[in-house]
Amino acid sequence: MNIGEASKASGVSTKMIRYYEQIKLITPALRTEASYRTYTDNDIHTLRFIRRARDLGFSVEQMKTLLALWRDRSRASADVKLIALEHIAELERKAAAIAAMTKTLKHLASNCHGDDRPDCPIIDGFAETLGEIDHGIGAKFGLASVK
Amino acid sequence: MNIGEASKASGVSTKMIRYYEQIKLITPALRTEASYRTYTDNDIHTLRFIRRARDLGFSVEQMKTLLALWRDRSRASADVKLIALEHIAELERKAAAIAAMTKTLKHLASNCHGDDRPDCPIIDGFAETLGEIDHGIGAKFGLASVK
DNA sequence: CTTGACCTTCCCATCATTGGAAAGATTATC
DNA sequence: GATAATCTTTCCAATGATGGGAAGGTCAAG
Repeated sequence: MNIGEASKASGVSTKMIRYYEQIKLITPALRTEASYRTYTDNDIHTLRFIRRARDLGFSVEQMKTLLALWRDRSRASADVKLIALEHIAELERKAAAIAAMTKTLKHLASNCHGDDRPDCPIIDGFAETLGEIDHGIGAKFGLASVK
Repeated sequence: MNIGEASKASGVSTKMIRYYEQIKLITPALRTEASYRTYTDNDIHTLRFIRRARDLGFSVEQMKTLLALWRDRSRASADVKLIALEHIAELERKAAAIAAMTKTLKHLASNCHGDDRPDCPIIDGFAETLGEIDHGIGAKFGLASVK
């Protein structure tokens, strides 16, 4: 299996497959005489695992750990669960930050008549020097990273 | 006012103030003879505006537009509201993606006893070739970008 | 006049991902 | 068998928003 087929079979782009190899998330693929990477069904299985973990928002670092745990048949399920729970906590943190932003914006938008007239509580809310906007959550939880 | 004071007064780091100047989000600051940037109260006002918008999750591109609308006293409030509503929609999209990830992970974790034994539904869920994990939302909504 | 706290510019790193260029390999078509 | 299309390879660069740090200039207090 060439890298293109492996990509289609796993849902991971060829670019990312090479990248994952480079950063040692996966072991280097075997090569043909012409240096083409070849993939076995087992490799595809690993790539799918990675794709699932990625879709659930795990970072490359976390995936490294998860892959190691996956391969280690004697590891304790508690080790896996811990990572999952930590990730859940992180997701909930981000969800809270997004919810706070949404709430503030909706509040501002609901008071904006949204017609031809220029006065607008939204932009006024941004500009006010008073502390009405609760951006504490965003700041505290590093919301800038929630792209 | 030097850049350090401006940073403290606005809550925007000196690094970011210089960056915002470089990418032309803000106009270049006046300079002293020794090339030190100086900031007026008006500049601080603008920086605070930026900080608020940033805390609400607006991108630099969106902030460029918002700043232009802020300065344009004759623009329609509808123009501002549209941007806000679009951003709200984007936030809700991300919230949905995060919620889907959280739900799946919680489901997997709840079935994992989390003790010394090796069998673990979480990691099995990642590895399964069947389609149990609903990563459709993550895929559809570009969840990889929700860092 | 020295010390420390500022400021300047410049370059690099992050994270996951995509894009492209240049060159070589393979496959399909004529 | 030649040619063209479609792979593949490596390498380099960009994204967005931010931080880190080096090397050197400036300023105020002691």
